[in-house]
Amino acid sequence: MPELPEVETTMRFLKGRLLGQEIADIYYSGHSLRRPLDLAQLKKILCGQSISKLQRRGKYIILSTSQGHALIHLGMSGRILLKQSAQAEEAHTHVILTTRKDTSFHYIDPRRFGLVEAYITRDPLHHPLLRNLGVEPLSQANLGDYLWQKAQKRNTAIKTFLMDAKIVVGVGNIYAAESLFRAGIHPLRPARKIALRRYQRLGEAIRFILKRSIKAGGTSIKDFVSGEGRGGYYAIKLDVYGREGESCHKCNAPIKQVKQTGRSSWYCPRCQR
DNA sequence: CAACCGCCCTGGGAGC
DNA sequence: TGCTCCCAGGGCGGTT
Repeated sequence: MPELPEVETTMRFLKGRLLGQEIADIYYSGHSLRRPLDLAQLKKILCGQSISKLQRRGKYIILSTSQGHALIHLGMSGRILLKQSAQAEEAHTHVILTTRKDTSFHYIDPRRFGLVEAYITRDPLHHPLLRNLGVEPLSQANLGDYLWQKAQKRNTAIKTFLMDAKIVVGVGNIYAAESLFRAGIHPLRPARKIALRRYQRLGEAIRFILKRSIKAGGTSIKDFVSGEGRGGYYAIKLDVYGREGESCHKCNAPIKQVKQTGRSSWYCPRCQR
């Protein structure tokens, strides 16, 4: 599933290709995504307008025109491909934005957990789904200090805490597991029972993991967006995620799997405390 | 407010 | 081979 590095990689690619382009027409499959899509509203905001800004907030991509904004989320299984054809060529193509040139933006999402939604606000970050989001891990200086401070009243497990988008965005199941391994912290440990120094190590681990994945995604960005390649976490070696029973890359102990609020977590019982 | 649960959805893999 | 069942998971809305 697309995590922050994949969304960042996609956004950078789109920026290079769509900024300043005028949207001519929009196709919509008619299937509800996370919520129903208001095609008339989307056309009103985008058609006949040129894309004046592209940005990312958490795992959301925001396209702006002089008329308003379009919020895009890739959900679990979403992809954005730029194609020459304005026809839906792949199964589960739900939205196509056609430009005046021979570039069409294809939004493809088999599981339809994603979102495409037009809205009008003065500041694009004021959308209700965006305005209560936590910090950007790559922009926040002293991420560890911030996390420690937010954790003081939280009894919940650190893994669950890290995945709370009201605290910090862009840390999904894979990167939460990988960051905790790198920081040597057990995923079940209560958030408030971790010392500041360990949070500082965790903050650096999160930033390292995300940056490395963006870099890996960037090296294969062309392939990733054309849908043939594998960017982000596909391109890097995972230490714990999905590795139950396999041996730890640091100490050779078998990796364990546990369920936390319905989600799987993987960790090394010897390296993580 | 904190914590958790159920739900949205389809593809892929396991088991029979 | 084909069927059924379960799992993957972000994020939201509702409940305790």
